[in-house]
Amino acid sequence: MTVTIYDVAREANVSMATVSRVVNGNPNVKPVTRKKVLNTIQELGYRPNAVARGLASKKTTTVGAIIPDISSIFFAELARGIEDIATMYKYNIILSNSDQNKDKELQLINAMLEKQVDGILFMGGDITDEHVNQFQSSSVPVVLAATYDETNSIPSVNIDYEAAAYEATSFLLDKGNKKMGFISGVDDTLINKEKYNGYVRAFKEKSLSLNEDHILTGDYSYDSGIEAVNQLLAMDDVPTAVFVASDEMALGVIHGAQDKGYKIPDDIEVFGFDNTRLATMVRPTLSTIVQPMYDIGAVAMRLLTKYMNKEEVEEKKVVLPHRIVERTSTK
Amino acid sequence: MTVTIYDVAREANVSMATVSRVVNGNPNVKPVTRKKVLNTIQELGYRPNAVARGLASKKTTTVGAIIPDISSIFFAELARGIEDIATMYKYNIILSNSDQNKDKELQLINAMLEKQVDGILFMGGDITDEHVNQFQSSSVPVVLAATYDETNSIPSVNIDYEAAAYEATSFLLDKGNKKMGFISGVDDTLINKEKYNGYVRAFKEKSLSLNEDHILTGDYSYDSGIEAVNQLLAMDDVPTAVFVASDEMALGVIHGAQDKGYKIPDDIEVFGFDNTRLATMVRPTLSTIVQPMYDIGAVAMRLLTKYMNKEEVEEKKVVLPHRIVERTSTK
DNA sequence: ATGAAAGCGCTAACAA
DNA sequence: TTGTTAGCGCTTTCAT
Repeated sequence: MTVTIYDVAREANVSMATVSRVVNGNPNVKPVTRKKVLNTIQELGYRPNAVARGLASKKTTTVGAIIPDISSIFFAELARGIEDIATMYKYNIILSNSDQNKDKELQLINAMLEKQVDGILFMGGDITDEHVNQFQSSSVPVVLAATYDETNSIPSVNIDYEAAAYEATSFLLDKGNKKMGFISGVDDTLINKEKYNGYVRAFKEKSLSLNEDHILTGDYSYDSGIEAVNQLLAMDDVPTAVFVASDEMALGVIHGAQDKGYKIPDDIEVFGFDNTRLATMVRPTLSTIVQPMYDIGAVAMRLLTKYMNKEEVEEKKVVLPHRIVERTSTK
Repeated sequence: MTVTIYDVAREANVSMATVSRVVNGNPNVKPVTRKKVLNTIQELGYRPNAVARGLASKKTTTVGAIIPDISSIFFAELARGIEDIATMYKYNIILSNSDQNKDKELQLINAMLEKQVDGILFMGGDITDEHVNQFQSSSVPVVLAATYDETNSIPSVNIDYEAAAYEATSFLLDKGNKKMGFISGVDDTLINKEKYNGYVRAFKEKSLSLNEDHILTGDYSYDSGIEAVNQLLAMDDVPTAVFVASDEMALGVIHGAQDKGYKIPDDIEVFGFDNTRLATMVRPTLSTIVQPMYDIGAVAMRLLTKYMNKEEVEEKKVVLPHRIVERTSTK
């Protein structure tokens, strides 16, 4: 029923090896033969079976991507970068959501390995020894995107979160804000710790004292931003500036404050992180750290292709540049 | 090097058939044998090769998903619904972006067919004959999600766009708005035409005359919303209410109007479409049509599993309910 | 430039 | 309950 390479060979009076050659663009085929084969491929409507090819060649030209949540604006943008470069290099992506759940992550890695992916792109919280073990239980290359690996044993693409947080905090401090708040993300991830470190360093270097009470935790969501700012506003000494670990939470902070009658940035300056599309979809528009999500995904995928081709890789830990974009949520 | 089913069989002193049975949970295995096999699987670190299995069984337990743009909030949410149900039924998803480009779509369908996916989930603009042909060039089931198929030849999951637009328009009209605007999406897609039809019908049923000049077109983006509202505001008779074909554009409309000093909803009422998370991430919050994106994805995937299992399907064209949610962008 | 043939690792009859 | 065997559709030496 389905037409195979063998059918084509028979119809074209050549061997299946020859058909395979023309399908794969092998130059060792006489032009006339090639044409003949191409014709009967057309006639029969032959479509190569990638599964059979994968079994024979031990290459599937598909890579696995493990992502916390594709419906998050941040990761969706990252995924787009991955996908575009993957397409460029003729790879397909098997995409799965992990919700940053470690067991799920481990299980997904295994499932992708079973499917014989040629490589894995991993986005998540932290990389534990178990992750590393799981990765090494097969020899396919792995690249981390926007994900921290404390041991530095796995190639990765990130920005310098500590420096970014430091700069954002300094920016706010330099404007004369004495009382500052920080809405951090879920606090047990390394990336979040880096942001915290940067925040602290800015105070330290300016010999300013930092109020730990003004450091709150959210889950990166809009609602948690509203919640956090409400807590801040209920305090005796309301901060005049807030650095927020994600844009979406920052929107929550802005609206939460506005809903209580505070003026942004006059009463409170708000600074975000990521520069997702949300940053300009709010009034006042959000000053934030530009983290090139799309590029992180794209570079990570590109890096992975190099590993998959066994090319020489100059730097295994890529740190992409970040910068501050000043908009109207800060003075 | 890689351990195969054969290695396990040898080590466990059974045939590969038995190992296969154990791996696939076939009950016809003596518990003792099963245990023995399971043990040596553990010892050897055997991992089943899904590609080989796919070749032998002609099932890959992966489905292809063709989506216009994963970085769009709307589609990302849809994709999450698809993914969750796919996981539930042990399927993996090969995800690709089409940018609604027909050639790309056709090519992606082909690529997925080559990879022997067990089914295809398609999201896009319209379904042309070429699409249908391409789909039928293989016998794998296809389900459309949030995508219009004029011929109704392919199973699909949608809401009633015409009715939704009709209700939104009526809602605004019933409030006494005489001059209304409509910011539509790219106008050559069927879904968009449905929305237009609903808009028109609302006027007709109320015997109100509709001003075609107040119907503008955007590309669903925030910026195009700003642009469109600026055009509206430049007119002699500025409308007092605007129905916008997507939430993101609606945010643009709100901010564009606010930036020019208009009060929402006092001067202009704004009504969106989709009820993406954006709808509550703006001030005033957006009244909109609730389109259950996640559910559309989930239901579409569920439907696809039925077709893949050759189960009986009661309704091939699923129309999910929609509703209006009134927030503060309308009076 | 072309063909023959041996797998790739597994499933699924069919036997036993 | 277990084993034998013939493919699944292709790639890839190795000959010719």
